[in-house]
Amino acid sequence: MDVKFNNRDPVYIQVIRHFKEKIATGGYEPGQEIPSRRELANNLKINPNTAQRAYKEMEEEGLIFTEGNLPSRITNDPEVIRNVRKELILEAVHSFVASVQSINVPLEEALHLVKENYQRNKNEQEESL
Amino acid sequence: MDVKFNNRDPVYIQVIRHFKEKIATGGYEPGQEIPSRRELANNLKINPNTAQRAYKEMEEEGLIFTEGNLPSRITNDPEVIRNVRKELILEAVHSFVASVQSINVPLEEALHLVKENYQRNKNEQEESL
DNA sequence: AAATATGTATTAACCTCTTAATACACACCA
DNA sequence: TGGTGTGTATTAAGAGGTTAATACATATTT
Repeated sequence: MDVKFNNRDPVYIQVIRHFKEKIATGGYEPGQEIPSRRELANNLKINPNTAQRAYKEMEEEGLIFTEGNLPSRITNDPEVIRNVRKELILEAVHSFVASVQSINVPLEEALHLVKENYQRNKNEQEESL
Repeated sequence: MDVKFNNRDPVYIQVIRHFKEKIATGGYEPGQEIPSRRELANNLKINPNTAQRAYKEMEEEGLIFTEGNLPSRITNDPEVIRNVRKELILEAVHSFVASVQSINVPLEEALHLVKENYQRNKNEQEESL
């Protein structure tokens, strides 16, 4: 459990993002137990209320569920899990396309830059293992 | 002069972004006069100080310059103008690649989605003319 | 000289997010 | 039975950033 926080976005938003990424990549199984609010707050050195805020939103989105006073769990609904990945990808694509089109970058140039950058990052990741 | 504001980012940041896009696409010539702080504020229905904040940052970045108490002008330095486009593109590419890699989207899928989305947007833009 | 428009500066109000301090109900376990 | 660990809720305070209101100096124009 380790999250790199930036100073731009609210902490609870970044926590949600972290869980979504983990769910989308299969880092969490359906129904799997996640850390309690207090435990998460301890791990990430954040306030328990901030953890609660993140969990509450995730519950409202159907990403996690809570039974009684037990630690929350990842949803069992495979449809929801598939959608998490879809939404993250679509959001990234839309944002990127909107950006490059707003400055009239031709499609070919955009594709080329993505390809180049993707592979460079990939290499750097592999080298640091 | 028309800017679509979102509620996420500070207004002055979105104003700067608007000018950068306009500079990057050649919508402003080097040395061209831009609206005064108060005029911009009127056009965009924002506070004059917010306009001032945006202009001040752009001046610190070398994008615009001000002589006496005349309306500011776009920089005459072609190098700065080229860099605006470069930075906007790189920022978009980095952000996009980081996002798709964080959820293990294969390069080919990412490229395909960008291509698809780019062309759909393009068509919609052309239809609405 | 007066009016208007410019950039600039200072101060205050406002808003969101974060943190904090408690409190409550419930369940489990030693 | 008492202690501990859950989730949940309420209230308040703090901090940072954004926006707003106002004032000032200067230049241009009428």
